[in-house]
Amino acid sequence: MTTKEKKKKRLTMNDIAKMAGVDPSTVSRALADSPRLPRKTKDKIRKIVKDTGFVANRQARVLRSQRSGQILVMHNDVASLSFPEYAQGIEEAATELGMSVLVGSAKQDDEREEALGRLLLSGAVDGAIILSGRLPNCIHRQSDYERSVVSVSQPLPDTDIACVSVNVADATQSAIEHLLSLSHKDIAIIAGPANTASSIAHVTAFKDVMSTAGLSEHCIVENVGGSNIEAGTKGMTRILAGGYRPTAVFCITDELAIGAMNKAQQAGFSVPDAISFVGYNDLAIARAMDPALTSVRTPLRQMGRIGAEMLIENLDSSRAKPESRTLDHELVVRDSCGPAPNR
Amino acid sequence: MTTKEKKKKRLTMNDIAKMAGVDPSTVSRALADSPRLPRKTKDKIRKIVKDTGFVANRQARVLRSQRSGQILVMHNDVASLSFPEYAQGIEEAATELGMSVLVGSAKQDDEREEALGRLLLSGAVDGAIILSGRLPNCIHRQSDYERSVVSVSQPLPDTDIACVSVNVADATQSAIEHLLSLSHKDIAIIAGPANTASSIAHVTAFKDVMSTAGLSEHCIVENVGGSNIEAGTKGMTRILAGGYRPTAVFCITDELAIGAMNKAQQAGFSVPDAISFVGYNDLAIARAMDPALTSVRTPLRQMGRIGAEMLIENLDSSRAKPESRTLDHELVVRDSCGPAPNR
DNA sequence: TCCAGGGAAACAATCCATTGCACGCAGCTG
DNA sequence: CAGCTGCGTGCAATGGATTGTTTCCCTGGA
Repeated sequence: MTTKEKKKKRLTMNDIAKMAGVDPSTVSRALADSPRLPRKTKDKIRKIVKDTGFVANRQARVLRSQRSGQILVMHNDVASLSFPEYAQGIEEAATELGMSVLVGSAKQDDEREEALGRLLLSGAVDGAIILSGRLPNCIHRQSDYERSVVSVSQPLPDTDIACVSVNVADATQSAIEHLLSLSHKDIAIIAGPANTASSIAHVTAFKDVMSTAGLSEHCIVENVGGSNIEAGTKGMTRILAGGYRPTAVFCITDELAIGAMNKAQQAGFSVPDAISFVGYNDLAIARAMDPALTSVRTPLRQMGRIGAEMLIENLDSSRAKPESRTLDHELVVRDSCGPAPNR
Repeated sequence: MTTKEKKKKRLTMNDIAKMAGVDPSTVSRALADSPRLPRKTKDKIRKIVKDTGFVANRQARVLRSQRSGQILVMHNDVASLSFPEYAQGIEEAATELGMSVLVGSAKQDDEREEALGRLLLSGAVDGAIILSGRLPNCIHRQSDYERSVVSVSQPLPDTDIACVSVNVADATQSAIEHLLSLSHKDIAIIAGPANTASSIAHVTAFKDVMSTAGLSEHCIVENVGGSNIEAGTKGMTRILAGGYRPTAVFCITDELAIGAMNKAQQAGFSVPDAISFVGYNDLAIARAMDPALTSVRTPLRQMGRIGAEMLIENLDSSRAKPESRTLDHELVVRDSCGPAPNR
C-alpha cells in the first residue's frame, strides 16, 4: 500500500469535517447544537456523523473544556448491602444531570485512599461523594474540596464538608427507647469496626441513652471484622462466649443484626421471646427475615440522590457552598422485638 | 495586582519545570520513572512535586497516550445483591493492574445503553465488562469490541465475545436433580424477567431436566418485575393465587428465593415440610435465612476478578483474543429442602 | 589534540476537540 | 451607492502531558 492509508485509525473530527467539506470547528458546533449554525448545515453534518458512527474523543473534549463529566463515589466496603442503595440514588441523579459515576473503594488502605484522592486532583473526576472512610490526605487545601466533595451518610470529622445524613444520635435513641419501652434493661450493641465515624456515633448515642435511663452500658461489642453478616455472627458469638445474657441487642447495620439473630437462634435462644433484635437501615432483607427484623429505616437511596444533586449542582462555582442536610429516619417495628423476659 | 498573577490557576507540569529549572519533558520522565534520567534529577523534581502537591492532569495524559486507565462495568440492576460480589472481584483485579472502575447501569433502557456504549467508543474507558444486559447497538464493528469487551456471568447472544461464566444448564440441572432425588414431582421455577439471557438459560435447562425426568414443567413464573426479594414475593403470590401447589420451588436468584420462601411461610406453608426451596448464587444471606437456604454456589467474586484480568491483560493488542472460561459451581445443601410430602 | 561515544536535557510535534475572533457576503437603510 | 447589520464559516490558539529526535557537553581513547 503506497497510499497514505495507515492502519485503521480512529475517526476524528477532522475526518468528518473533510467529508462534509467544512471546518472542524463547524462540526464541533453542529454536535454541540450551537445556535450559530443553520439547521441545514447541522443536518448535513449529523447525517455523516450518524452514517460513520463517529463519536468524538472524550479526552480531548474534557481537556479543552476542563470538565470530566464524572463523579467519584468513595466507599470502604463495596460489598456492604447498603452500598447498592446509595449507589442507585447517586447514579440516577448523576445520569439525569448528565454525569457518570466512578466507583472506588479504599478499604481502609491509605495508599488506595490517596489514589482515589488523586483522581480528584488530576481532574479525572469533577467531584467526589464520600460514603464512608476519610478524606484522603492529599486533599487538604480548602479550595480542593469545598465545592467538589460531599459526604453522604456520615459527616467527615474535622472538616466543614457538606453532608447528607440522618441524625444518628436520634436514630439510635429511637431504637433503644423502643427496647426500653418493652422493659428491656440488659441491652447490648454490636457496632462493627470501632474506628469508623458511624460506629463511634452509634456507640456514643447508645451510651447516652442508657446512662440517662440509669442502665449500665457495658455490653458493647466492637471490632468484629466488618459490618456484614459474618461479623454479626461473630459479635453474637462473642457475647455468648463472654457469658453476657442481654435480653435485647441493637446492631448498627441490618447485616450485623441478621448474623447475630441467626447465631442466637442456632444457640437455642428464641427470638423475640428470649432475645430481641433491632437492626439499622431497614434494607429489603430485614422484612424477609424470620422473625421479620425491627429496624430503623434510613432513606439510603434518597440520601445518595440528594448528595449527588448537591454535588453536581454546586460544581458551577457560581453558587454558594452547599449546605448539609439531615433526612428523617423512622423506626419500623416488626417481629424481632418482644417484651423483656422475666428471669 | 498589576503583575501577571491571574487567579489561582491549577499547577501544571510547566510550572513544575520552571521551578526545577528544567524542561517539562524532563518532569514528565521523572514522574514516569524513566531510566533515561539520573537519580539525582528525579529526586530534585520529585521533591518539588511532593512539596507543591502537584498532580498531573489526567486528561492530557490520557489524550496523548490514548489510554484512559479505566474500565466500565455495565449492569442492568445495580441494586442486585450479586452486584457487589462481582464488583469487588473486578475492582480488586483492576486496582492491582493499575486501572480504575466506572460503573454504569443501563436499566433495560436503550438510551442509557447507548450512552454507556459511547463511553467505550469515545475512549473514556479502555474496555468494558458486561455483567448483564446487551451489547449496546452502537458497538457493532468487531474491531470495536473483540479486544475491549468481556462479558461476565452470561455469554452475549450473537457475538463471540469472551465470557466468564458458570454452566447455567449444569447448575440448574444439579439443583433440580437434588429436588428429584428428594422425590419431588411438582417443581416450580421463578425466573425473573423473561427476556434476560440468564432467565432464558435457566428456564431452558429447567424444561430439559423436567421433560427428561418425564415430569410436567408447566409451573414457570416469569416477569415478576425483577430478580429481587420483592419479585420473589410476587412470584410466590402468583403461584399460590393460580392454585398451583408445587412441593418445591427453584429460584434463579437467592433474592427471589428469599422473597418466595418468606411469602410461603406467611401463607402458612412450612419450609421444608410443605414446600422446599432452592436458590441460586449462594450469597451470604442464604446461610442466614431460617431455614437456611439450599443454593447453588457460583463464584461471583472470582468471576469478576477473572473477567477483569482477562479484559485488562488483553487490551494490549499484542496478545490473542481472550478465551471464554467456565468456572465450577457447587450445590450447597442446607435446610430449605426436604423430602416431598405425601399427599 | 581531535574525535567517537554516551549520558543528560531541551526541542518540538502530537493527541483532538473547543472557542474567541475575524472575515466575507448578503440584505437593508439612508 | 456607501455603510451598517448580521449570519455563516473558517482560522488559529488553546488545554497539558508525552515522546521521538536533536543538541550539547563531557569523558576517555587514539
